[in-house]
Amino acid sequence: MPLNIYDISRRAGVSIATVSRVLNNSPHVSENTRKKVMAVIEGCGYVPNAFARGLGLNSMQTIGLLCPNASDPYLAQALANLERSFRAHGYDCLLSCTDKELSARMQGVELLRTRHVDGMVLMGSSFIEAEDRNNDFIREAAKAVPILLLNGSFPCDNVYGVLCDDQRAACEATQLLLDSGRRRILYLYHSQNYSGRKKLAGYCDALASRGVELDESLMSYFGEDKTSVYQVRDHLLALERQGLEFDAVFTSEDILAVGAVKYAIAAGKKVPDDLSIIGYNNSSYCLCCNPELTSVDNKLSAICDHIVATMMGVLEGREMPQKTVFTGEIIRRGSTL
Amino acid sequence: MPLNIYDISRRAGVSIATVSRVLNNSPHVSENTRKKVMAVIEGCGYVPNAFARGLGLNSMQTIGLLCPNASDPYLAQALANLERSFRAHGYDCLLSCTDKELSARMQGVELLRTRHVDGMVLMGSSFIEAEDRNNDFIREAAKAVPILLLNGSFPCDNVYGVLCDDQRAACEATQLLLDSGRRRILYLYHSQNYSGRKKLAGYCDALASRGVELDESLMSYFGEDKTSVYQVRDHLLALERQGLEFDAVFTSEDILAVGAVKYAIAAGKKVPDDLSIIGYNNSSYCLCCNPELTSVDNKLSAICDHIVATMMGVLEGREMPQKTVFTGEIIRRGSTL
DNA sequence: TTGTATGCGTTATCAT
DNA sequence: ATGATAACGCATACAA
Repeated sequence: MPLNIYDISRRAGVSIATVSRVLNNSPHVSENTRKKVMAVIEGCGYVPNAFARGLGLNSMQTIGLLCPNASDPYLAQALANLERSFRAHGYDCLLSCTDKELSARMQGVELLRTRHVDGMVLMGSSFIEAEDRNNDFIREAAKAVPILLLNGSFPCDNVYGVLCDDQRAACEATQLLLDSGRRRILYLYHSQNYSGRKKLAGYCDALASRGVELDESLMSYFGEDKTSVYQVRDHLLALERQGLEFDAVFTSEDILAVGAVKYAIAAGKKVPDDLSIIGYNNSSYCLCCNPELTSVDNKLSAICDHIVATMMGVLEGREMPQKTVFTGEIIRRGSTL
Repeated sequence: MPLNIYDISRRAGVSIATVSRVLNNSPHVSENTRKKVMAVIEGCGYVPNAFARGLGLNSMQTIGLLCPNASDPYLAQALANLERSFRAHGYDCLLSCTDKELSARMQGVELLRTRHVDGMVLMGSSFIEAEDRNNDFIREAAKAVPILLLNGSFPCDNVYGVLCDDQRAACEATQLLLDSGRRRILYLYHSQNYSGRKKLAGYCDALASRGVELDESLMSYFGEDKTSVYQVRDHLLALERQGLEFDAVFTSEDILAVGAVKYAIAAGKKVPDDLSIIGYNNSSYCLCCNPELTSVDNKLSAICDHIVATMMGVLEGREMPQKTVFTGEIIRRGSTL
């Protein structure tokens, strides 16, 4: 039904090659015929067929976004940033909300590959696994298209990482707690992934830097799915009943910190007087609590901008840094002294 | 680099037509050759080229998702639900995070059309405007592909609305407040769109049903962008300073209700004793507040499921209902008596 | 500068 | 049941 390049060429009295040249603003076309062709094109609202174009160029200017858990406000924000920026560069985004399980992520990557996306963004540090053979599917995919890691790093050709120095930020956050006199700092995390391990290391660094002994019982792992604030609250209440003492909580995600606030309310503790709390991500959750959450801002929007810039650079054949690190910033609010 | 259908046909000793038939499991192929061809296909991991397929079929099995503000947890959740479900049906999702402005939405729809998506989902009620001529771009797009409205309704061929009865739900929420003795109920909203108007009507219905006089000064409009909890808090503080009295707040979005909680804290009022609060969407924000927010659950996941089912039905040529209405449910929590 | 002709990898329409 | 071949709509190498 819609017209094709032949229709335009006929109406403009030129060949389809000329129309194509005008469309791709080739320099090898006289100003006169360009005007003439453009007039016809705009006159009938002609738009080149994207499928045919894709077939010829083997590209539809599309970036695949792999997002485990788009309902997480942090990743949702990243999604919005990335999509907006890619679109501004003329690229569309194909979304794949994979589950966190390895098989689902592999499937997501594979599906995007069959769609011949020009590049992929793996969102969230959960993509890189500790078991190195589990990362083979990333190496494989990277042979075909550039892969950008949001909050991850991976030494592999055609894979580019853009991230925040979580270890340092986590260290500084923990030091903030230590320097305000806290000694029993609970570390709550729910993921054993790349950045999860970095944050844990930062926590340990801080303790070492202040000569505080590491207490394993203060490091509390939360399964991937147990992110409900209620579960965190109940978990902390259980720890309290078991006699575990703590005067601060540092979490790998804001939502876990929200749970800590819930716990404080349930346990009749004042925040921050009885319990200091620091979250991570500086998401919109921080403003919902009372008191509001001190949190680590890991520069999401800068990271997203840089991801898009890097992707564009790679696609244009320019040399790009394989790893870009931003520095986190602690946003102090009411949940700390 | 990857093999094509000719490679397969050669290796299997058949014609490309037969390979194509096997691929699209046509009944007109003997079990014997099917086995033979499948063996070759799986042996070398052949996958048909999506672009060529798209060109031939004029479809790449893609649904366009238009999402104003993906950073809103409610829409982000919808995004995740829709994508998962469409994918389960073999459709990929092209994302377009349009701005709220009309021109941006029009542009988003247009862009998706040039990509020849098989259908579009317009997320959020902000897509349907009161000015009817501003909806022409939807009518235009609907001529080409089916359009599903998430939380919207629009009497137009090939446009299908799936929504919650916001008017009724808002009425019931307001009645809940009235029946607990509140009389000065502030209604906070930040959008004049379809569902925004419905909620307002429900609010008015409730007042009428209980014989309470409508006070225009209690209906407080918030510009689209003024969704920060701080701004809501300050706005309410300002209203208080102006001498406006109110003992309850009902909002069109949870985030606005969070702002109301902030106000109560700032003003030294107890929730729900001095001030009852009800939000809308039953989003994750509800659990972050203290007390937790009573909110209207507008059945997002049911709506998403139904959107996908309807889209699939339309694409398969079945007759589908143009409008499907779910009933909201009030989830009572600590912010109301 | 412009036009001709071919390839891109499918699907679908004819024959056989 | 299977095979040859023509679309599908564009980009481009090559010719003019």
